[in-house]
Amino acid sequence: MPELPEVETVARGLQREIAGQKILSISLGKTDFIDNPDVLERELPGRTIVRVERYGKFMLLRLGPVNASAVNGETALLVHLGMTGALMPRPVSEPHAKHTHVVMALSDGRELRYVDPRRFGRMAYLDGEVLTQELQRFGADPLDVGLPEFERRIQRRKARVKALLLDQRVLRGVGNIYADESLWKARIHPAQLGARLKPAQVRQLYSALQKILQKAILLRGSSISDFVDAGGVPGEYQQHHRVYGREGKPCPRCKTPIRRIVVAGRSSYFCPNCQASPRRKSGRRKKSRRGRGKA
DNA sequence: CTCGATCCCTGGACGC
DNA sequence: TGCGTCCAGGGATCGA
Repeated sequence: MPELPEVETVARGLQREIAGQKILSISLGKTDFIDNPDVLERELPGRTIVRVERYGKFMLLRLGPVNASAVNGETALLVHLGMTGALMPRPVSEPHAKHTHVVMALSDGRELRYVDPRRFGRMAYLDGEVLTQELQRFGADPLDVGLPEFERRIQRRKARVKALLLDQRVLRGVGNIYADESLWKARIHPAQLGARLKPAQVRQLYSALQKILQKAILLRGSSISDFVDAGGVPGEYQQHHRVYGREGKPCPRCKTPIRRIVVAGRSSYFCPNCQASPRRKSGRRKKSRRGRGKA
């Protein structure tokens, strides 16, 4: 499940591997994850991939102009890997993997292939004002954002802090794994409301999030199911997960069994001891659960 | 503004 | 071995 560190890893690999390559041709399989497949077929052949960047969980393949005298603005191919997407250059001689939906022939003789079994990804060719507007939909990059802005985006919000971390309009790039790991490190319960966080907690969350993301990038991301980078190499950060996917296992800090609950519609792993449960409104405490067993 | 529900989609886990 | 069933999960969308 590619989040910021995994996408960063893939983007760096692609920058190294395919920057400067020209797209000679494109062929599409299933296209229901592509904004405008006909535009891709029309616009991409002949264009050069100038560089590859990460933007939140997107990769931006920045494209050169149609021709030397063209004055069209910035143009880019946006690629979101969704849950199971992979974008990597392969030799033509290698058979296409199952669920290969986009194949671009490159000028160095290889093919840039997009493979995505579940097709939760997204691909779009965007330019000019449309590109600008699309990018503006997203919040701050968690690695670049300063503490004051981070505080402003979290502190007086009524939503649960987990939902805020996952909301790409608040911060771009954080997903379920790194949200849970950061909340554990900062000792904050995922269901706590942003507005109820103490200033010190917001600072701890800010620091925890950046440290965890940076370390995860160094380790080339987390390989949970089958994530591999642009060269086919898995990441190693999954070996450093403290809570994610560890229901029932002891908290690395206090040995209390890790619990899993659903917050903001997502699995959330946390330590019920280290990450204090948000205080409920008075009048309805847990004692009213009498008789209602565990199933 | 925030929430939950629903859908998208396939492979993997599980039960028999 | 081969079914059927359940479920994960980022994001869009809709209704409350």
